[in-house]
Parts: sequence; structure tokens; C-alpha cells
Amino acid sequence: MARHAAMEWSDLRIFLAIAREGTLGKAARKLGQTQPTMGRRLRVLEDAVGQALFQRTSDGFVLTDEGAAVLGHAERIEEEALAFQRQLAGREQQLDGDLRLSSSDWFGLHMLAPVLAEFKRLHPGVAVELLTDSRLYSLSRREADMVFRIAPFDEAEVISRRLLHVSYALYIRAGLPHPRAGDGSGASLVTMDTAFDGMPDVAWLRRMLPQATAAFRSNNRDVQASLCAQGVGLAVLPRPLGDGMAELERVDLGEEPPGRITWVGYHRDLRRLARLRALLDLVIARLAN
Amino acid sequence: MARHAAMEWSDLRIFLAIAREGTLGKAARKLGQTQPTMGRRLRVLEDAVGQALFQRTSDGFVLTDEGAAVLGHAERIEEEALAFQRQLAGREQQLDGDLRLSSSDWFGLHMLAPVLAEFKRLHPGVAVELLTDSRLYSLSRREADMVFRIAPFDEAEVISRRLLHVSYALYIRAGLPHPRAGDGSGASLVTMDTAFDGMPDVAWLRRMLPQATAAFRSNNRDVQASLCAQGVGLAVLPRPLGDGMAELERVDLGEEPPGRITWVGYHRDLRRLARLRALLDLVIARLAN
DNA sequence: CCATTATCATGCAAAATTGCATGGATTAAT
DNA sequence: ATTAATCCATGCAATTTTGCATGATAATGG
Repeated sequence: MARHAAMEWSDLRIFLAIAREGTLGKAARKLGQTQPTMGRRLRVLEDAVGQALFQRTSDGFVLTDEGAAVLGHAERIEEEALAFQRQLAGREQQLDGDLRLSSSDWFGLHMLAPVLAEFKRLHPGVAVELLTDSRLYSLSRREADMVFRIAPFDEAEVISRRLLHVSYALYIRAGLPHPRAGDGSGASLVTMDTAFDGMPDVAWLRRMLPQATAAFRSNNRDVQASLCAQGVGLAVLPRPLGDGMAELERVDLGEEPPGRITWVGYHRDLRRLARLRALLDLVIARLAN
Repeated sequence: MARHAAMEWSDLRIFLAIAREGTLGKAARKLGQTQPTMGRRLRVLEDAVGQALFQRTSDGFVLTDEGAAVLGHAERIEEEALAFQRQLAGREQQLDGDLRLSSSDWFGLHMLAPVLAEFKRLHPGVAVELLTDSRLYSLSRREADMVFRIAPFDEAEVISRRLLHVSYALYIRAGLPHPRAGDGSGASLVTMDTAFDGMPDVAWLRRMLPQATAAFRSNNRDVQASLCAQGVGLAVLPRPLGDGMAELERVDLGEEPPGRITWVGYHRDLRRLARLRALLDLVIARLAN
């Protein structure tokens, strides 16, 4: 029945990695193996199925028609394998192991960090890892176990929970003159980078201080706060961040900037994972409002 | 991110085999490996997922709750892996390789064998294997590439084709006295075994010769024919089988026994497999009516 | 145009995996 | 009760797989 040698399912993982990365070296790094191994395993796989899966072109490995035709199967296998692992991880009842979180930078630093410190005292066996990266980590691939962000999650397999409402305020370096609402001429602004121009607080600022000029942009709220504290300009910041900085002073323009709701999400399969549950409960007790 | 060591997808195949077979030894035989390897790979898998998948009971390995919970994932992975291989096999254009067929015993011997002999002369590179087993081989699992049987296939993924109508007749050892229709007292019968009592030719026989007694039963038409030829009793046989035996004589009761339609089926994914196509064309040319 | 930096293939030694043989433990049968 | 048959675990040797180092080739950039 087996035509040649039996196909190794593990080699499908290598097939997928090469298909995605395009070269043996990158695929090897992705899987924590070496380039010669990738090349050899791929050859074994191609022998087993009796067909070339990739074309060796001058710029890397590109799928042949045959390879492209079966890519979908390999992808579905990967999904099932990930689900297999997630579902088992979700049943772990011990309070130790790893826990990987993802949030925005300021939220991680000013909101999460104190809670995580307390959590570490309560459950020293859990190794918590917090990633304040702007890229989105996948809950499905288990790149993160718990994600904090300012929009609810729409994937069906993710459990999404409203955590808290965060108020924002306009700040300036203490002692500097405050601008007038509706004007803002002469004032300079520290704002999110252009990719975030559609955000409500940016619109509010433009409306309240139409004459102000953009002095500095950053995707990092802490960087914005720091520049604001050094007198570079006005900044709309989350109050948990701004109120805690002695060098900053709140500016009242008669109308509050819009607030935001922060959501927390985790994969359905992990809902009974004891250490995730424990952290979630603590986060809710300390932060929810 | 990886909790312990990364899970090997190939170990899922071992997990499946143990779940199905119940013991390491049987699972090993199924996969062409050894019992110690099965035990060791399973341990590695359980370490990787951090959970016991089987309970070691006195009568074999039985799934724990955790193992049962993820069995479905492993099964779907297997399906995708089989589809992966089938789809690639279906693209093979060379006229060599293996081809595995399945049919009933008499059909294989009297109808298929001559065609297969011719096919072998035309395409000596193809290794044909014919299984005349009563058990049903799975086209999905590729236990067989082409199946001949007397009912159409209902799975959506199987291409089913009406091959030919086979006439049946009542036979007796040449020279022995023929029974009379509607009676049959004193006559003895050679029929299919009891599992086949619902078949049309058995009903026909009971109606035409109600007084005859069942002398011998077998699930094998060739065995029936042989006993009939030795004078044990009357038998309803496919005419391609009965007419070719000199020791047999057709008995005319004024009404023909019901015939049957033979169907040929193969998996959609293999429809472009050159060697399958070639054999199918020859079979149709020689047998279809 | 040469230097640099990628890429993949291959020889070789180290490491990991496998199979074989065996032992112990349990169940079934005589 | 004793034999026979399974089944799993483990030590050990043989095989296989892997990683490292190197070389060959091609694209890239100064």
C-alpha cells in the first residue's frame, strides 16, 4: 500500500515552514533546526510522496503546482495540531508553567506591572512574560495566552471580556502656560504617529486646539509622556499614566477627551487553565471598573 | 512559548494507533515499528503536551479524559494527511507504480484476471495487486485504489461507475436429473452463506424450488461452483463463472434468476492517476455492457 | 569590478533514535 | 497448579539523524 516509504507527518511541518519562509535557512530558524536538516527532510518528503513540492529557483524555494495544491491540507493539519496542544494545555490544573501576555506599552508598564508583581508573589511558580509589542500576537497559534487591547475580539474561538474604561486627559509640563480651548495658536502637540490619525483622541485634540502644531509623534505613550514632561508640547495621555507623573499638569479645556475601553481576550481552549484563570481573576479584581 | 519540547506531529500517528489498537504491540505492527519504540514515542508525546493521554490498565492502554478530548483532532490530522498523499498520487503521470484492486472472489478470478493479464502486457511497469477479500477496503484510506462491487458507492468523494450487468443461471452437475419448477423436492442446494439470505437470487431460488433443502453454504462463489460440479447440489452462479465449467449444465426453470449490476469505484483524487485511468479504460473496453 | 552576503549541498563526527533481546508481571487455558 | 501466551519496561548495540564546518554558486552593493 505504501508506495515508497511512509510519509512522516512531522515533515509536513517542515514543508509548511519552507513554503512560508521561502528559504531553508529561514525555515530552519523558525523551527529551531538547521538548514541542512531542512533540505534533507524536504527531500525525504518529496521522495515519499513521489513528487517535487518546490521549485529551486534563484530566489528561494517556490511551490510547484503540486505543492500549492496540497498546501491547504498542511495548513489544516497545523491548525488541528495547535488545537490539540491548546486543548490539553487548557486542562492543566497546576499553578505553574508559562504565561505569555501582550498589551500596549503604557498599559503594560503602568496598569499591568503592579498587578503582575502581586501575582508573582501569590504564585511564584508561574513564569509570566509580558510583550508590549505593537504587532498583534495570535491567540490561536498561542503566540500569547492573554491579550489586552482597546477593541473587542471578533474571532469566535476567543473569549473577550470588557476590562475597564480608561479616562484620558490633556497634559503639559508643570508651570508652562495653558492654551485656550478653540484656539491653541502657539502651542505644540505630542501625538500618536500618523498611522493612528483616525483615533478619537487625535480628532478631539484637533477640534479643541485647531491652531496648534504637531511637534512630535510616537507610537509609544511613554515616549509621548516623557517628551511632554520635558516641555516639548501638549499631549493627550491616559490618566493612569499622566496623573502619576509629577512633572505633568492636567490642562482643562472645559471638555474631557474621549476615553477608551480596554478588553482582555484569551482562547476558549484555555479557559480552564488554572494559572490563566488565577491571573485573570486578579487583573479583574485590581483593574476592572 | 513552547512549554516543554515541541510536539512531533509524527507522534500523533502513534497516539492514534495506540488509541485504536489498545496495546503497544498491535499498534507497532500496524505502523511497521516495534513495541519499545511505541512506548518511548508515546512517553515523549505525553511529556511534550504535559499530560497523560492513556491510562495503563491491566487490559491495555485506554484513553484518559484528556486523550479522549483530543482524539478528534488527531483523526482530522490523519484525514488531511491521507488527502495530502492522495492528491499528489493523483497527479502522477508515469505508467508505473502500484495499483491495488479489490473485488469479490469469482469476479476477480473469472472476469478481472484475463483483463489484468492483458494490462500487465501493455504496462509491465505497473505492479497490480488484487485483493478478493470479503472485507471492505477503504478508498479514502487508500487501502485500495479501485474497488469492484455489486452496489454503487454513496460517499461523495468516490467516483462510481456502472460497469456491467451480470446474468445468473441455475447449474447442476452435468448428467444429473433436473428438478421441476415450483417443486424441487429431493433436490439439494448450494447457496451463499446465511449472511446473504436477503439477496435476490436466494429469494428466487426459494420461490422456484420451495421443497429443496440447503445442502451447503459458502460465501465463495468458486467454492459453490466446485461443490456443484461434484454433484453436491444445485447452485445459482454468475454465468461468466458457470458457463465456463464443463462439468456444469444449465438448468432452465422457465424463468431466469435475477441478474446483478457490478460497479467500479475509485477516489476522486485519483481520477487523473495515469495508471488507474489506463486500467479503468481497459476494464471498461473488455467488460462493460 | 571586487567584496560582501546571501543561498544550498556535502563530508564528517556527535548525538539521538531504533530494534533486538531479555526479564518480570499478568491473564488465559489446560 | 502449571504452562503458555501477552504485554510492557529496559539495557545495549547498531543504525539513523542531526549539526557543524566547509565549499560552491549566485545575487547585491559599494
